[in-house]
Amino acid sequence: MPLRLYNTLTQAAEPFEPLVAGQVRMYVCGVTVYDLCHIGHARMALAFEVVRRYLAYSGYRVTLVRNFTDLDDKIIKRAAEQGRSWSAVAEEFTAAFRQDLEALGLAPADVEPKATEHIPEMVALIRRLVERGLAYAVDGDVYYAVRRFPSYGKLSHRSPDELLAGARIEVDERKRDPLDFALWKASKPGEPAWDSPWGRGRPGWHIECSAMAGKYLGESFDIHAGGEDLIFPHHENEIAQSEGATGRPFARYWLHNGFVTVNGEKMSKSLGNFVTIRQALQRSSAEAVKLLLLSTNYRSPLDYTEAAVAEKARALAGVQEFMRRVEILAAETGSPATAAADESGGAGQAGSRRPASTARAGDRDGCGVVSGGLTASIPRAREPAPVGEDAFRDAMDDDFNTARASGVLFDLVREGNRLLQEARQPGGAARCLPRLQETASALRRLGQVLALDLRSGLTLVEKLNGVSMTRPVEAVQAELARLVGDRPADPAAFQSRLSAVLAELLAQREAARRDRNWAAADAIRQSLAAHTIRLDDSRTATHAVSEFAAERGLPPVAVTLLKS
RNA sequence: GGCGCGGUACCCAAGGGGCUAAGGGAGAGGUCUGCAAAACCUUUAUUCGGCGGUUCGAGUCCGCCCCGCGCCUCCA
Repeated sequence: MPLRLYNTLTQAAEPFEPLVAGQVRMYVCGVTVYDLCHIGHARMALAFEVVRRYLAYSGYRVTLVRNFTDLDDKIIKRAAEQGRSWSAVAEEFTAAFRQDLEALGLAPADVEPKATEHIPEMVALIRRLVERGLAYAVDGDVYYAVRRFPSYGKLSHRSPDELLAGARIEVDERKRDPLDFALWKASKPGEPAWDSPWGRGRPGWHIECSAMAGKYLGESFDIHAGGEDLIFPHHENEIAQSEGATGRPFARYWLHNGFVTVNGEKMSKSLGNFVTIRQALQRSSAEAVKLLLLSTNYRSPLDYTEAAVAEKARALAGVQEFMRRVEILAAETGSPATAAADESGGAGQAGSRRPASTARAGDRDGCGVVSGGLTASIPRAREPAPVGEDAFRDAMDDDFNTARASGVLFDLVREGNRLLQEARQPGGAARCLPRLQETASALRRLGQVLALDLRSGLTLVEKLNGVSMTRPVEAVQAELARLVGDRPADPAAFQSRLSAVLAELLAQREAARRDRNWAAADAIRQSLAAHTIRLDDSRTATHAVSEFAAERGLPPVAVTLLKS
């Protein structure tokens, strides 16, 4: 089944056909950098990152451009309030957005152009619109003559007359039509200003995306995306500008994500329900936040609550537990740790790959178009599809149905857990391990397509066959408390010391259990549980698995004691 | 007023004319276990906001109604 995606332009799901075979060019409207970004921005970034990743998985070479609006009334206003320069404000929140994306484990776009670095391109585009009779200058301002562009309204599916009917537009005598919008604005004193044929001024909001999309992706490209609030006027105006200037179709598919509400209400500062990405990540893991954002169709509204994220965290814990068990089983049976080695890395590493900038804009192909760099690190679809993967593709081919796709992942986990039970039978481990590792590998791979890091979180599985006990259990417990008391300066040293301590405790407990001294054994279990280290007895071994909360900054540790 | 979206179990949510209505969370019972945890099995919607209609057949299409929401103004 071919990929179908819902196109706002046609209001229908359409088969996806790129303009150039094998290559996808997409532009996402990014953020205006006047404040910290909230989970609505995170949803936007994630939704289209998943689009990018699924297209790459499907074999396309994808180029993603996502701009920063670093020139805007809100930035100027914020700067004035804080007594800072507007550029300082823009730089601060540009950096903050990049940090937030990295914390979420989302990769930078291939090109992340800034409005302020493309003023000449915007001026050239406005000049072209004036020459073609689609724009007119008045007192140092330039306006787009909406009525001169016949298909104005085709994206938002409203005619200019309809738009006018219910509109609350302030009357500006200098505009020929109330719907005309500014391409260039004469700057007031103290505002940023650039020279132009119409005097010193600054660009209107919409022109930057037309200019930058055209520069990096060409006059016509495949996908243009953004939040649903951008449909009108921003994207409508982009179409008028770009198609008016070039006479050629602008973007082919228009994708728009739905809003995030908080406790059922749209986020707003006045309501005090504005949740920044930082706040969300303080309370929950990035993977749980992302799983919640992916649990409904990207076009539908999504309610963000602490309880909902917590539910996703519990769901995710089951997946991670399965991954751990496969790794532990591999360690028990002495199999090579293929599970950890079969991929270069999870989604979580993508974010730290490298910063994007317009200066280092990647390769250019023959037609002056920047081509994608991330694409190479995303796993490709395999033919024929491994078990379970065809269902994943069916879901994703259906307008990126991430809710159904994540259901496929949970189905894989359940099947894997059944196999794990079978593996407990005598001789079962060796028989089941290859299939288990395949399942774990599929989960990691498909998780990456959804920008989810489904690795087990285990960095160390220690395997013991016997440990000498040289000190009393109280001394070992005291060292354990010391170790986990603080955020460690050296995580690797912490892990090796902690695993040694755990090994001692496991050995002491195993000795107690052999003596049927259940009280002593349970006391050790409880002392570990107090530090969120869980013990897990199986027929052949005992496992200690750390479950440190993310905010404590302790690296995960797992120790396996084999019964001899 | 105009344009558009949604109402599916206790909660979230997929499914958009015909195989037993995905999946997650929560609850209940069971298996396994010295204890425990996890996991697995069973179970929780003869029914998809209400009423009509089309059809051999309707959560699924049409009409009306009720409820909730978004956009039309800066907003992801």
